[in-house]
Amino acid sequence: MAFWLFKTEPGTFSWDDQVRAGSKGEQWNGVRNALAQKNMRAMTRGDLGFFYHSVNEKCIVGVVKVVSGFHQDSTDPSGKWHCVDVAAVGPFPKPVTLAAIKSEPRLAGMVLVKNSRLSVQPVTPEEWDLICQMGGYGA
DNA sequence: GCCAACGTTGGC
DNA sequence: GCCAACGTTGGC
Repeated sequence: MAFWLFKTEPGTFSWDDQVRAGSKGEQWNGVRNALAQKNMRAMTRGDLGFFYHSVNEKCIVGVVKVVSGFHQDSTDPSGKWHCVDVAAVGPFPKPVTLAAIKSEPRLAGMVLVKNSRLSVQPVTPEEWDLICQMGGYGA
């Protein structure tokens, strides 16, 4: 079991869209970055991820689950790019903002802080637990 | 194969 | 809206 973080612009694909996709999920397509592709390739069904809204909101709003293996991105005519399917699991009672993450010393090493431009990122179990606590999620 | 130029992304 | 950081592209 591994943990990830998926970044999206709410104007393009928001948490509400993800919820609307239901338990079957939706392709996390449109990723055109080699490192993000590599991260998705490393995912397996059942992995969990944070759902992060960039731009105006800049906060983690919920948890998603990987519901497929790494497969062809149907929106890519060249067939070069792949993606996984993700489904909404549940919202954060209290969204965790980027500012909150940056002010937490234990999260200073997070990829989100160090490389904010990467759209699909790995999250360590320690980071996962801490952010879930901060968001009032689970437990 | 290397390096510079350019475009895009995202935080502020 | 601006600026900095990063990735990608193209010329050499």
